[in-house]
Amino acid sequence: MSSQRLSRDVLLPLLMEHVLTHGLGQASLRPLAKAAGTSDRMLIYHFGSKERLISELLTFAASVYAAGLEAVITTDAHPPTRADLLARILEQNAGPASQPFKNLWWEIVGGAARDLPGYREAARGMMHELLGWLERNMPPGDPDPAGGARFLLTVIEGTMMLSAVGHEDTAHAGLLAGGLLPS
Amino acid sequence: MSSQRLSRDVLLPLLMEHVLTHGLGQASLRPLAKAAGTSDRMLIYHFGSKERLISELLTFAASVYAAGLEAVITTDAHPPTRADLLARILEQNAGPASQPFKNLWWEIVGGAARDLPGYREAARGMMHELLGWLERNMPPGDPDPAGGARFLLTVIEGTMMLSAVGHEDTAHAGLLAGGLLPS
DNA sequence: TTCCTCTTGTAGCACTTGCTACATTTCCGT
DNA sequence: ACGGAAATGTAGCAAGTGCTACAAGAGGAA
Repeated sequence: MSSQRLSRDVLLPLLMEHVLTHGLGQASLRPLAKAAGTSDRMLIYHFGSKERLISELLTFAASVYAAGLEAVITTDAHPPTRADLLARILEQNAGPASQPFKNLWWEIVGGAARDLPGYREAARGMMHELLGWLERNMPPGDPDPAGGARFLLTVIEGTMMLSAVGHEDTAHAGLLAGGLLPS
Repeated sequence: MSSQRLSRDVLLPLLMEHVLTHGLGQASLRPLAKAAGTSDRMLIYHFGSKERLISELLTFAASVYAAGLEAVITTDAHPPTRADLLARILEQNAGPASQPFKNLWWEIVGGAARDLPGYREAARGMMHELLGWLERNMPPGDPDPAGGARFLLTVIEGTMMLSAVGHEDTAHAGLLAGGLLPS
């Protein structure tokens, strides 16, 4: 049991790296195994089935995402206004470093929409985490941190989606028109 | 050429119906052919390759989407405020009728993010169409129809995404806190 | 040592994938 | 009716899919 858990903990990061670059939908056992330095035989042995592998991979991805947010919390100073906070988040998400994770994210959303096993839980978890982070990092003295965080989250995700399909300028213009970005 | 075009026009709706219910990622030639009443052999004959089939299917889906929006334009009366318009759109999108199309939409977004051939064009086109529809249907006398439409689009898509992962309540609370929904 | 469980390698099975070779039918212009 | 092109059926190929049967090494407990 303990060595099984150990093996999985070793495998999951390698598997996730492969999934981040090659996509979740196209991931099949043999390429995954190769990326993790094992065989398909071993993946089935450790995870039971591909479905459970994917499911565990998603919860692992969610935990990595949460950890990344926590890391940001401790290092950043709080932006003084909602607009500054929003601008900062969008700027960070637009960077190339977060591209692979965003690609994975859309596959997770798609899986959640179709209710594939494990997808909705992972997606819900990540959004819950991000919402919590937002709420904790709202500008000091914000009149409605809870509502404001939810509002920002909605706007952020809309911007992400529009950016994914090449409409970042549309989203930007919308946020400006809504008075949500610093001029 | 003309009979080829005819065949394609007959096939595409049947193919799209199959894709709407079964998903785009899992769509392989033989099930697609079965749904359209032909053989994989014929699909390759008419479309050249699976990649081109998917590409044509996406532009077809985009045109269907556009036509659907146009139909709504002529039948609806204009809501008096932005909040009413937003509420009406969200209500319509939350209905079960638009569920299959939304499922397909997330796959398109994922494909666009990964830059698969044809995906980004289709996604861009549909968003362009929706944006145009919004702009044309902004409340009469709105001070900034162009910017307002872009703002609404961003908020709408964010709400769609959060709803897809089971966070519709979060989005709703956010819109209320942002003063974007009628009380 | 012996035994037992955990872990791993080798082959392979039944099936699906996109696509093609080849032959045949269908249909339209002459 | 005839000839050529378009359209379709049959069969199959090479590769890849998830997964399993079987055997064998590894490592610790007795």
